Amino acid sequence: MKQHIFLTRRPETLPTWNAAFPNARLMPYPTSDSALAKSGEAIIWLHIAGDKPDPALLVQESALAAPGCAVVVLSNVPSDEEGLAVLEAGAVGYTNSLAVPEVLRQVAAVVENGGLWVGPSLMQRLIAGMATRSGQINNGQLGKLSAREREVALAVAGGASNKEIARRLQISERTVKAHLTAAFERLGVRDRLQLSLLINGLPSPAAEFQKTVH
Amino acid sequence: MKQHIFLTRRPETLPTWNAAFPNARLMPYPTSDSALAKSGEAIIWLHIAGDKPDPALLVQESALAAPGCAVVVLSNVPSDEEGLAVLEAGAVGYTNSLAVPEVLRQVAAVVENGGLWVGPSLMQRLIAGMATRSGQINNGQLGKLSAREREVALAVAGGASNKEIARRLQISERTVKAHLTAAFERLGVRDRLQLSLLINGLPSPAAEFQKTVH
DNA sequence: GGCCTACCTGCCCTTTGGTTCAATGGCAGT
DNA sequence: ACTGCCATTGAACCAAAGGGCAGGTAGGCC
Repeated sequence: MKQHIFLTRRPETLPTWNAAFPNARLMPYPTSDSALAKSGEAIIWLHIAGDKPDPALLVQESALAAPGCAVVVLSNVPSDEEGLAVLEAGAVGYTNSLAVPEVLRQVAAVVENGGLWVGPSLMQRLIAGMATRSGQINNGQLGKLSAREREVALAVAGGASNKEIARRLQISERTVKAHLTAAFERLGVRDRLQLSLLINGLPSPAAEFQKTVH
Repeated sequence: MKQHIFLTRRPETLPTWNAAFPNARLMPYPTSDSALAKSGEAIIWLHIAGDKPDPALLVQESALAAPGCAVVVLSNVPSDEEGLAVLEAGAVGYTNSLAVPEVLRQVAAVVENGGLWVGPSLMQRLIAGMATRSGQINNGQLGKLSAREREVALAVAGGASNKEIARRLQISERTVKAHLTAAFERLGVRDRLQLSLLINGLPSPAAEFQKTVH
């Protein structure tokens, strides 16, 4: 059972958090990085109220201050856009700050197992948006990769950086590079950009360019 | 605690299911609709082995036979495409049929709370695919760039390195970088990979649309 | 037991990519 | 003549990507 740290601007709010995790630590925000850094393995619950500071930035700062910790965002006014932003920034969970304790524990269990938690609403949108063009992904190529390599390769094909991938998969950046190097080798490409083109099934590399210079 | 009903063609398989839910009911598949109908509130675990019958259809049949019940799909050979298909068809969960009891209970808990469960791999793809598109629905795209910037951007979108572009356009590598920096700025992307995705029309449905009308 | 593969990571290095702070010259419009 | 945009480039710099070497775990197979 990991430790739970709630970062918030209003420490007095939301007794539901304590109901969910009696042994949770409540820290005012902003917090000194050092305080977070030595907290070890923990789940950071980042409470965002307004959009004054960019939520995505807050996530990245928190992740930076507490390396190895999963960051879950609690929003007062959840929206799909905000959820998308924080998840892209490396958060592994996004939910309503008023969620009942049961749901909070649920989220905690999921992220502890290396999962990602998003609400039903956002999830539906993700699925709907993806379904329309899922056929374009090149799977013959992906079959050549191991499970982990495939995960990394797909993230790269989506435009993610090594750091982001490491954060999402809870592995070191070095390991991401290792998987990528293996993927490049197996698929016969030289870098992440060509990997992206291959996976996304796009016209042969440099074809567009050739047209412009012929 | 809801009831758990496992639908499978091979009732003898997978003791892990019973380990996860000792009080589960195992029903051979296909099942008479009536038997399912009177089961009341339950979670239907639909075990699919091959792709002989369309998994998506099976989900819809099950959902029809047992109204109000959540349907979770267990696949012997999980793939992102299959997952996408069954989730679209109305399933609220998709995971490996060999998943350990802990994960199964995890899934059950999530769907009982009205959540949707997808595996990390598929989730990764959903996020990666969706994330980059948040921001630019306005695709003036290449039109926003100067002639030279467009040339360089297209070359990058095709997978070329700065050095290659410099050589083929007969300019210095430094100039290539200058054009690229300008292009990133104008298109609102952060690096060459995202530029590639944007230009190639992957990030946004709107981009696809623009391409088809012009 | 060895052997293989997948997976994970450290340290350290080179290469590439990207930016900052400049400068120069052409070319069009007012 | 002045202003603005564009193309071009250098030097220097920092960050990201990629890979070599070395090591660790864990599981499957013979």
